Amino acid sequence: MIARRLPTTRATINDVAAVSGVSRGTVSRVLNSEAYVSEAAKKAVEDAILQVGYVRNTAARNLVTRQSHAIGLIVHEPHSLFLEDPNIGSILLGTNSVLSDADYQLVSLVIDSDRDSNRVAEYLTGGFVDGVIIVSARAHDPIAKIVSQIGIPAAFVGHPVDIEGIPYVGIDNFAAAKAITARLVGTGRTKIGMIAAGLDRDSGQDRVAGFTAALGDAFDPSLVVQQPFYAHASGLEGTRELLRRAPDIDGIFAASDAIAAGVLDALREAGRSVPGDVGVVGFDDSVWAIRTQPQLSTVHQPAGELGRGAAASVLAQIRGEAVDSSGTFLETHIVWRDSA
Amino acid sequence: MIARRLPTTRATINDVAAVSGVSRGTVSRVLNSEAYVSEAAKKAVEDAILQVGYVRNTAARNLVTRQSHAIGLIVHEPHSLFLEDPNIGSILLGTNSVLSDADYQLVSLVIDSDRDSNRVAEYLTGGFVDGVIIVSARAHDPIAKIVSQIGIPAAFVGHPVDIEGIPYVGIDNFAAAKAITARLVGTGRTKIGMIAAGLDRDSGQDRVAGFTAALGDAFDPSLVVQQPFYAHASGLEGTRELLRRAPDIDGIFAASDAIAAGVLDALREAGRSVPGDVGVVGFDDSVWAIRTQPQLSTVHQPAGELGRGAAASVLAQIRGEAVDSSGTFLETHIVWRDSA
DNA sequence: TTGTAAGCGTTATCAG
DNA sequence: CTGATAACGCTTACAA
Repeated sequence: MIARRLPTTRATINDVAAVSGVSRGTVSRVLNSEAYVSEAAKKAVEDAILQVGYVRNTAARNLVTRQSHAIGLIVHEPHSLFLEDPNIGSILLGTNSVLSDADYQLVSLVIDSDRDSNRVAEYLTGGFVDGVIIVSARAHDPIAKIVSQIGIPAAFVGHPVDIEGIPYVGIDNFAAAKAITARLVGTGRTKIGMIAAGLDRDSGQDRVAGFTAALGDAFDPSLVVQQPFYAHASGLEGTRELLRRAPDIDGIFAASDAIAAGVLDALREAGRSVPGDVGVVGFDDSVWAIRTQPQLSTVHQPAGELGRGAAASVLAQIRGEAVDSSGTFLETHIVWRDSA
Repeated sequence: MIARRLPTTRATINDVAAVSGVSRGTVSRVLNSEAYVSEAAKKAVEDAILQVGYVRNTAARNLVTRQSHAIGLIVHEPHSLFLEDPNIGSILLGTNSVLSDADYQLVSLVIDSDRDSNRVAEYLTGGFVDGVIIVSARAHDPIAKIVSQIGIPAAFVGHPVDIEGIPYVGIDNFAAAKAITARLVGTGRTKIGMIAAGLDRDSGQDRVAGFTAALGDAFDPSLVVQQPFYAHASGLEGTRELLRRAPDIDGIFAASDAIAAGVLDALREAGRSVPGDVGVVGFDDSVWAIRTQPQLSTVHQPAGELGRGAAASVLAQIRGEAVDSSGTFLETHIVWRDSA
C-alpha cells in the first residue's frame, strides 16, 4: 500500500571527516586501508563511518581512479537460444569464478535487439566496465567492432571471422567435427547427412568443413541442410527436410546437442529407430546430451574453461601484461554414448 | 602476438568545445539534445565530436546526475541450477524487453558464493544501478536484506518469506499446485507422492501446501520426499526414494519440470510406464515439458511476464510513483499433455 | 541562445 | 602521519 522511499541523500566523506575530526584525506586513506594512518585516527574514522552510515560513492571513485572493477559479459543471441543453450550458462559460471577470485564484478549484458546493441555500446564506452568478454559474436557484429575500436581490454569466446587483434579462446571446431564424423563413418554408416547451423560464425562454418573433410569422396552437398540457430527446432525442421531429400539416410551429424535432440524427436516422429536405423551424433556435450533418449554420442567442449580462459585474458590485459592476440585453443574429446 | 593497447586518454567535452569553438555548456546541451541551441552551434559541435572521437564519460555523468540508467538483475542460484532452469532465462528476457524500451541497461549479477554476495552488495551501494530485481531469493537471503536496508528501488520475482515492504510479482503457487494435484486425482490415481524442492522459498512451501490441500484425507506425509533444488538430479534421487517407500505409487507431483524430467528417467529405470503405471505432473511449463518422453502435463507459469512485471515496478519506483508494496499475482493454468 | 562557474564525491599530490 | 588543495569530466543554474 505504501510507496517505497527513494534513496535518501547519503553521507559523504565530508560527513565522516567532520564527525571523526580528521580530514577527508585521512578518511580516504583508512577507506582504502593504506599505510601511514595512526590507530587513533583509524578508530575514529571507523566509528564515524558507522555512526553516519557512510557508503562510498563508486561513481565518484571511478571518475578519479578511472576504473570500475567490473567486467562485462556480452551475450548476443536471439531470444529462444539464450534459453536453450547450456553452454552460455557454463561459460558464464566459468567467467564468474575467475573474476570473483580477482574481486571483479561480472555483469552480463544480453543483446536482443538493435536498440540493446546501441545501449550496450554506450555502456561499454561509459566507463562502467574495465573490460569485456564477448560470447557468440557473429560475423559483422557491431558490438565486436565497437569493442575493437575503443580498445577496451577484451576477449572472445569463440572467434568472429572478421575481427583481428582481439584475443580469443575457443576450440578446434574443424578437427572435432571431422573426428566425430569419422567415428560415425566407422560404425558402418554410408549415407550421412548434417544439420548445420550458425553459419555466420566460425564455429558453424568449421563444423561443416570438418564434416566435409571427414567424408571425403563420399560427401554429398545435398545432404547438409542449413538452419539458422543451434536450437531444438532447427533439429526438428532440418531432419524433416533431410528425410525428404534422402529417405534412406542412415547417419546424421547435428551441429549441436540441442539440434540433435530435435533430430531424435523428428526421427521418432518418422518412425526411425536410433541408433538402429540411423546413428546420430551431436556437439557440445551439454546437459542435453544425457537427457535425450537414447543419450547422445557427442563432442565434449569445455565450456566452463572457455569462460575462465577469456576472463583470465581480460584480467591480464587490464594488468598491462602482454597477451597473445592470436587466440588459444582448448582440447575437446568425443564422448560415445548410445545414439550412434 | 602483440599486446593490446590499454585504453588511451579519451577526448573530453573540453576538447570538443575547443575544436567547435563553443563552450562546454553548449556542448553538453547538444549532447543531451536540449532545446535552445542554434543550428550552427549544433552542427559545429557534432562535427567536432566526430573529429576528436568523443564519447561521454558516464562515470562523471552519473556523479552529477546521480543515476546510472542501469538496473541489476540478481540471480542467486547454485551453479548447476542456473544451467537447468529455463525460467531464469525467460524472466531475464522479459525484464530486458521492458527495460530496453525504457532505455535502461539491464545488468545481470549472479551470486555463486559468499564472496559474490559481498561484492554484489558493494556494487549495489556503489551507484552502479538505479534499481534492482531479485530472482529466486531464499529465506534469510543477505542480499534481499541489504536491498531492503539501502532502500534502492527494487522488486522480487517470487517472494522471500522474511522480507516485507518490497513489491513482488509472483504466482499463486498454492492454488496452482492444488489444482494440478486435483486433476491428477481426477484421473483415478489413488497413491500419489510428491517430490518437493526449494523449501526455503515461498514457492516451494506453497506447492507442498497446495498438494496437501488437494489430497485432503488421502494425504500421506511419508509420500512427500524433500529435495534441495529444482533440478533433474532431485527428480532422479527423489523418485528412487519414493519408490523405496511406496512401490505401489501410481502418481507423482514434481515441484518443477526439471524435477519431473528426472522422475521420468527414474521411473523408466525402475521399469514403470508413464502414464500407464504412474501418472506424473510437473510445474513451470518450461522447455523441459515438451522435450521429455512422454511430454509433461504441467502448470504453465508466465515467466516472461513475471520479469516484465518486476521491471515495470522498479521503473515506476524510480519515477517516484506509488507502488503497491504487497505484490501482484499473475495467472497460471494447467497444460495437460501425455505424462498423466 | 550561449558562456561562466559552481559543484558532484573521490583520490592523489605535496607540503608540513 | 595528516591536512590542504587540485584534479576527474560532466551537468546546471545563473548571467549575459
